[in-house]
Amino acid sequence: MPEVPELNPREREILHAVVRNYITTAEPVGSRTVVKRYDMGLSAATVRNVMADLEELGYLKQLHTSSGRVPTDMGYRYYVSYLMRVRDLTEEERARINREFEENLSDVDEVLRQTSHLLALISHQAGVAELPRAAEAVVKQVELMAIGPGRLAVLLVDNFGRVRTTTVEIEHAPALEALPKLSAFLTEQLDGVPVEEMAPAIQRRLRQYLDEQRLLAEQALSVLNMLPPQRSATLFLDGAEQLFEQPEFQDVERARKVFGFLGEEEKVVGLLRAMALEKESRHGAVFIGIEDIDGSVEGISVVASPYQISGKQVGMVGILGPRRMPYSRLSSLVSYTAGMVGRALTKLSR
Amino acid sequence: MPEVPELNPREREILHAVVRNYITTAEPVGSRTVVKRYDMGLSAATVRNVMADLEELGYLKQLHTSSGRVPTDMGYRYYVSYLMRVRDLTEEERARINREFEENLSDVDEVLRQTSHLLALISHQAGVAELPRAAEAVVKQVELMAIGPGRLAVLLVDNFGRVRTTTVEIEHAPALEALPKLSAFLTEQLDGVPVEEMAPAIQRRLRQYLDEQRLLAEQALSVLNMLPPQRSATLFLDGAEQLFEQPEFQDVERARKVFGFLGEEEKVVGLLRAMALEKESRHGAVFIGIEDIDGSVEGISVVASPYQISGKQVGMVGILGPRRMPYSRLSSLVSYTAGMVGRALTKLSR
DNA sequence: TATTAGCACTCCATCTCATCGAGTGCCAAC
DNA sequence: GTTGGCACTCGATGAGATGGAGTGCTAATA
Repeated sequence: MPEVPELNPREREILHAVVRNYITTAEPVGSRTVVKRYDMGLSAATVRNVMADLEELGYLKQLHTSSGRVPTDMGYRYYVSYLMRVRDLTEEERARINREFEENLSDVDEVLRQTSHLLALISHQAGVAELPRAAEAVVKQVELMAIGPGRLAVLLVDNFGRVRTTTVEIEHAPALEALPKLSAFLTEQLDGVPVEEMAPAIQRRLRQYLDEQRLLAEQALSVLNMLPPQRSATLFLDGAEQLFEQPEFQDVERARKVFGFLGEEEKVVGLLRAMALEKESRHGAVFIGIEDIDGSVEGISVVASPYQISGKQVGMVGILGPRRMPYSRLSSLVSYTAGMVGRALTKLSR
Repeated sequence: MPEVPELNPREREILHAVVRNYITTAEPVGSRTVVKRYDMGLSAATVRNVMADLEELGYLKQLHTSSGRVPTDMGYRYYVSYLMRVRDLTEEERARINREFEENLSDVDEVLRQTSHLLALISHQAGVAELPRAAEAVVKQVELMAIGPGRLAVLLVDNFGRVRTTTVEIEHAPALEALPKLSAFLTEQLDGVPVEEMAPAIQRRLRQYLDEQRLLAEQALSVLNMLPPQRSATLFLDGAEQLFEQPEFQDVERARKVFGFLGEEEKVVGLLRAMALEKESRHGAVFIGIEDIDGSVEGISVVASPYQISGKQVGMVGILGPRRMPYSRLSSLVSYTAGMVGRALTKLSR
């Protein structure tokens, strides 16, 4: 049992009861409810006193004088850090997840799309899966192919085994026979270069070759110049509409804000990144985000876990929902899933 | 002016006024409002009589006795068919759309993604853009590339110039040198075959070659067998969260249904297809969907127009929103955009 | 000294009732 | 055929009244 700052056992027990009850019922919790449902050998009056203390300490609050108590953000944090007992996945749940990961593992994007879908499905919240961080991706292979008059397909494989395809229109298309050589040349030149800096960084390098291998380098340059800015997805999100089921999003104004936020990919990714940076977590590699990262995100929580490719953390998968989420179930769901994702993607990387 | 079933000029004028007013204000329209805002030389009492007639005929309805009138679905249909005057795009709007279509035209998916975004942005509703119908797509080119030990990238170009990339894991990977030959072989064998029937239909054909070109055919078969079922996107949707702004979606229950619907890609595509099948439209190629296709979609309308690639209709682009939409503006927006999409994609096709 | 029973109090949720006003339907007059 | 006038309807709004869940506090109890 971890060290327990500040609260004595009885306070902890009652806080635990309040949070659990609130998570399942979404109703403010009164002292009578606590003694009835979680019978500890105490009277309602005693519980009231303790609850008043917990309120004073900032773990609980009332919506108005003389309503029951609901957890504050601090209360939730204490709960997830010191009180919550992680509930293991059932054999059934585990089997179901395994099944999903058995099929169709050949494509990085597909694995993560399915992961977000799976998380949403099981949790009844919004599921997210971040793609391997572009900042960590380096080029491994470049292939050019003619796919029409003046059109080239550019296929880019990174160290995560992720394949991006773009097409470019190019005026002075290289000769058909030159493409394999050109591909090999680009692969050689770009191998190990971060994907994000590919175009700018490599231009300098290629210019050096203008003398030696004039034609190749010129053609390589012209292809790179035509490459549209990579606007590929950075995460998959699924099941957002399930949040409508939650009583906290019955208020249209709030629902709107949440959906606006979820629609902005960069913001969601930012949130996940911020969590990934946290030093440690009491629940292994599962991070539970309670505080508001951004003023506009008010009232949304995250349960997320990083996945590793070849031992390196490169992205997060997780669940987004209201504060009042069954963290004890979700944390094991997320951590197990993250493990499966890591294994699947490591197989695809090189 | 088109033939005008059933209604006399005065009725038409008043129906027109009611619909226009309701579209902008979202408030039930009373007789006084009509005479004040759209002064026709009539008294409120006369207008009342006409409105009562229009209600009897089914074009208007009251939310309760003695509220103002709102249009029925039949009223909206009459409005879009016979009353609405299409409002041309302003020079500014047109310029803005043109600008979007000038850049980055090299990728089919990208064109349509941007289209959905553009439509959402300008209309403040949800924008949709269907990808060229897979049923019409035939294979034009197949390319295989080794991208790792036992991994192949399969690149598929269709007659619309759309490029799909998948990766497969394959146990007995063909030799590196064999890939170009294998690609050429697959291209030759699959050229013109509908993309959707590719795998099953071609298997038979390839078996014939098992004798003559045993190795090639065997390898081609093994690659095809490993191809995961194509689950590529069929449409792009953008700006759905803007629907929250509309007063008709302040009701959470309704908002939920709409979002649920929009989340089901197949249903949205089905809706667009159903519209595309309609015989004719008074507004050129713009179809305005008023009736409920599906019980669950209640209260949602569509303004959509097909786009053509090389003269053939292969998909729709459009706008989804509440019944009460400014159809007169949106129809020209949609039709102009559809034209631009068609031109851009025709350039990419072959 | 910690716990408990009891009681007064607070505040929300719910209901009822009255009022107001926008809008209608209808009739009689033009 | 059109219009002014008038009675009527009905939702929206706000002001009590009521009930109940839950609290805080105090005095009694172990």
